[in-house]
Amino acid sequence: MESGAIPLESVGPFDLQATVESGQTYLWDRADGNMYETTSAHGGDHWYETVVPPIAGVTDERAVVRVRQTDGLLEWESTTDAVPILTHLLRLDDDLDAILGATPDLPLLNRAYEEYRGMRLVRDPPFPCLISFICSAQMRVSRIHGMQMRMAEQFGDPVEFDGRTLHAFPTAEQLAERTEEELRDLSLGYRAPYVQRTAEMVADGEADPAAVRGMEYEEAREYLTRFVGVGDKVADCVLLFSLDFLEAVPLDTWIRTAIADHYPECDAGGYAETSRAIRERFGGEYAGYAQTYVFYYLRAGGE
DNA sequence: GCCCAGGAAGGGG
DNA sequence: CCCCTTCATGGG
Repeated sequence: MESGAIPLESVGPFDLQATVESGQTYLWDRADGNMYETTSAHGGDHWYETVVPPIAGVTDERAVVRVRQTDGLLEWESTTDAVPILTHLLRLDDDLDAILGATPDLPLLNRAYEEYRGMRLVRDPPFPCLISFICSAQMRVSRIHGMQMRMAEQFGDPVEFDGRTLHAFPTAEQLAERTEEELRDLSLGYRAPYVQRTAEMVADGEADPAAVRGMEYEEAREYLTRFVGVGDKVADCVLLFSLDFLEAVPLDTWIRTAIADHYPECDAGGYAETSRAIRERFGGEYAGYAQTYVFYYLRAGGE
């Protein structure tokens, strides 16, 4: 086992708990088993862990990463050097101060950014992210997380680390081999056939979420809707939380409420038109950052 | 019991 | 193209 610590003065503002428990990613687990339950200010001091698939240019091998935030440090334990992996997954390479500087001066955005200062977007691996958000339809955050954990435990490879057995998220091939019935047994409900058929599409090489790299934003969103269970909203989540389209603004129930209450002129009827309007209102290039702060802020009870 | 949760598919107009 | 209904499941 390797271990180390990343000094946060080299990273800028960072809040691990807000980043991992804000409903962007469902692939991390809290070692104390209390995911989404107890919250504390700035960082949280809890250990989080995940099994990372090989990522080109980041890690050649599958890795286990465990991380916690203490004052001024991001402490980690891993099967390998976790610095490039954490930098990739938690977007430590984003210049958050510059992003805030490019964000329009709107009261709602100011309150949300103030409340969760340091929260980053995540950069999830594409296939697990795609499956996670197919599962997110009409479902609470904690239950989406439970579904991903059960799929990993039941269908993913076991990985030994520090005397315990963790589980990698299943590959497309592993999920495609499962039946709709087996997925329903994990309480996926009507999402079970969506997950199964999308996994088949990826496993068969019929389509690949990573194929959108280099596409123009709306073209990329349109591409992702070919997957079963993926409409405009889920496509935007995958673009934002996995594929580096920071301008993507997923129009979920919370952001639609925010539009109705704060920016009614942005409600242009259809998804594409409303998306363009709120994207422009939130500053364009980093509009997805603003959306994610607003989502977490409103869901936690802010106004 | 009722209502809701980071929606999407399938049908009809 | 837009509008409507249906689709599981668990927690409040």
